[in-house]
Amino acid sequence: MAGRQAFKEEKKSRIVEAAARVFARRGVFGTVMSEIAAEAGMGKGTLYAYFDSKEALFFAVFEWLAHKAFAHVTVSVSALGGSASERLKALSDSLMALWVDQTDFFTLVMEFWSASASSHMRKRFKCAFSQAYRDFRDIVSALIREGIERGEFRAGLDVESIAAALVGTWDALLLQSWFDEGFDPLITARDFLNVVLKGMANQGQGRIALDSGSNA
Amino acid sequence: MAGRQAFKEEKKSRIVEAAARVFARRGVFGTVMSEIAAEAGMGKGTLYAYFDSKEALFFAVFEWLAHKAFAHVTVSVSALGGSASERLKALSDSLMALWVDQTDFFTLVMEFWSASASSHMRKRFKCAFSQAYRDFRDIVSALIREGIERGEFRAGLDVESIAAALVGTWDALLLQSWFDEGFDPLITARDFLNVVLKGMANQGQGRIALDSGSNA
Amino acid sequence: MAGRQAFKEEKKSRIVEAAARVFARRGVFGTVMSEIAAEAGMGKGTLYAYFDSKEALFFAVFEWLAHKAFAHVTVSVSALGGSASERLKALSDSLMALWVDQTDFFTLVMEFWSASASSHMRKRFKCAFSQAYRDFRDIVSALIREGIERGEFRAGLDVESIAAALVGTWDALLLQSWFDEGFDPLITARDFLNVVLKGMANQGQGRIALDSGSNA
Amino acid sequence: MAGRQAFKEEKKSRIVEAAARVFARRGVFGTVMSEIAAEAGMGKGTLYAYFDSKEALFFAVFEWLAHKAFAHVTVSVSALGGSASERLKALSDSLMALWVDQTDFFTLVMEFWSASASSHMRKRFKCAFSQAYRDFRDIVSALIREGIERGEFRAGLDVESIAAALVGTWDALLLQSWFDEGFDPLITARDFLNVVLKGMANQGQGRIALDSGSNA
DNA sequence: CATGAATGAGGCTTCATTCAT
DNA sequence: GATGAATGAAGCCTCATTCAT
Repeated sequence: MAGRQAFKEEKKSRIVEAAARVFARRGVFGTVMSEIAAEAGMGKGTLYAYFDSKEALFFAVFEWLAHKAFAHVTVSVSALGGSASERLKALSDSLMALWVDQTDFFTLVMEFWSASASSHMRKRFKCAFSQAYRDFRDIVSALIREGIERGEFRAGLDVESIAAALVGTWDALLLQSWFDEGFDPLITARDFLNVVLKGMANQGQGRIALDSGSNA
Repeated sequence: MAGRQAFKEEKKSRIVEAAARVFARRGVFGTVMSEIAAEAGMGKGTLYAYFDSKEALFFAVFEWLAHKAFAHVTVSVSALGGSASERLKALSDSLMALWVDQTDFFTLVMEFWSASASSHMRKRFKCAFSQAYRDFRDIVSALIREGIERGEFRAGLDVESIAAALVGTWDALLLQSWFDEGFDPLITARDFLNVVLKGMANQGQGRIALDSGSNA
Repeated sequence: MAGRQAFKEEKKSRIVEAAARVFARRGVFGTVMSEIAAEAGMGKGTLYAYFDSKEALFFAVFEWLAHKAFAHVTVSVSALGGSASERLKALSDSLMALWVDQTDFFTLVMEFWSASASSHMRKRFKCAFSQAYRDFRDIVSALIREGIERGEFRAGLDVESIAAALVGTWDALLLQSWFDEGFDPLITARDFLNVVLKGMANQGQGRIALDSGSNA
Repeated sequence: MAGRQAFKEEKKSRIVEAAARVFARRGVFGTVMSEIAAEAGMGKGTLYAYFDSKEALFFAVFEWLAHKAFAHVTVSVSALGGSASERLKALSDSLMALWVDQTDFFTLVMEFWSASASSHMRKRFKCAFSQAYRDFRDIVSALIREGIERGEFRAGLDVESIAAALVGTWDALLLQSWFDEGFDPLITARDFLNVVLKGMANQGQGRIALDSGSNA
């Protein structure tokens, strides 16, 4: 019984992952259900035993990817110790690395954005995205606040704004690297983060931390 | 003859602008040609006298919007004098203001992203986007370099990276504000830009410039 | 303009009549839209320019046939003079003749009955049928009442019941003749109507009329 | 072995009755096999151990209902004594009562009619219906002939026609009551039958019989 | 025997595109 | 040139039927 349930879940995952690949390479509207079925190694009809419609499957792919990405982020953040700055750098590197390996899947994100703009599921997507961004910003905010408490960063920073902008920057660098083969988002993100960290640094003590003991 | 030509161009514009409105509210795949025709106040068949296909029309909308946005940016930048910092701030404000007024059209941008990922015209879109981002980054790079030359910003900055990241930040803040009604991209952009400017500032003199004469 | 409108109506009729033939030979669910299109000599898509769906087209066929049948009845009744008995006989003959010529179309009636029982359009069909039967019964009731007033039929008859039963009998004889090739509904209806007329006859005077002066 | 056989028959009946309920509420084409299975309290696959196909099951339902109805009629007729007129009246009442109680099942009859017109099994249905009507007409014919022999009814009646018409009337009144909630088929049938009986009555003696001794 | 997961043929419907007027 | 009626390819989805367990 429990095995049966687990079996179904396993099959559902197989479908979602197959669908993710197809949606990524063809786009939502370019994808036909039969290709997903073929990719998943099953008959067209079987898909409908697990998902009500193409849209529902697409949304499931979204949730799956959002979950995966979020798990990646939380793991990255919690795994590393060190100063807030270092943890931000680590987060940045980890995020960029995640996606640079899977540029194919980044196209899915673009599909999701587009779906949030015009699909019938606009509301569901907007809502889910809104939540996802909020969660992500919260993680970054927490890191920044930690840095302020530790005295790494200046007090009086507009924490929320900075968090939102950083989160956005990561998105946007991946986007640019999607358009431009020669663009290296990982390095770009590092360079930029250094500037931002300097901008946030506590003048007196912060510079010491950042410049790693350069003055006396 | 010349009048005839102008007449055709004028009609083409009418079609493109009508199409932009419809694509924005329905998405590319949700849009049907007849609705564009109705919006443009003409018959469905007429569209095909001006554009070869739906995709061609969609691409024309893209070019039209890219052109409009680029024009806006160049005007903003050239119009304003002042320090590099101030011109960056002005550019930021002007960009945010442009899109905040036209959230509807921001959905078009998402459609374009999605098209660049999966449409049959992927190559054309990627190429055009790549160029558009490059152009935009160049403008920002130029401003930053100007700031370095003037001594406002530190020498040794990774100019290209910062430019790319800033351009991305603006995109990404608009994106977040699309998902989240309560999110104010204009203020967020300002707050964040201040941090970045501080991060770029020339240690000795830059602080003075930034803090605008608040010395103690 | 008016010509355009008339042209569309004419085309709609062509579709309805083609659909009637196909529905009659295949049944609603056995019918595929492409066969209707072929029968009407047009493309499948064209049907949808005139009717929203298969169901809508089916209902249009129903209305068309109901209208045709009702027109036939009213014409039959009004055309003939004579005693009420004679007019009832004429109506009976005329009805049977109408359908005997078009047994194929009688299968449509069975489809309609079935649709009224189980289709998604159950309500519409029941309502329309209910009205059609009421109208038809009213015509027959009026004839019977006329016969009573003229003294042909007894007073005190249950006019409504008789009308309903007669209407039903005609239906049912056609039904039986559908099942049974050797069954002659026209003769059967005549024979039976004679019995009913005798049953309704005014005892004193009616017998004279019916028996055409046989006793003194 | 015999027990095994009986067990199978019992299960078959369960399926047929479940199917009858589902066909009645959804129509043949609106019915899905899984709902029948659920209604019968068994798995979908099991149905196919007892019936070759959906159509075969539908036909089995038809036979079951035809058998049930015919049994009802024969019981009604044989159970009652009395004059032919009285037995006809009793038959009429009994039939109407049977169906009025089960309007749901009357929808099945409509499905059968429709199937006889257009199903792949058209021939089987027509044949079976033809036989069923013939059997039923024979019963009524026999009653009428009995009445003629007893002197209740006139000699020279078109017995077959009257039987066919009466059988049809009962069908048709149920049909009308299906369409029209306010319609009472039982009373209508009684009223009408009285007229028909009067029409069949032997002139001299018949009236006495019908008016049951009300002489003046 | 019983089951229900899997299948894929097939239908309704949409809509980009064409072309006669 | 402008129109919009006509077309038919193509896709989503359903469901009767099968078959491994």
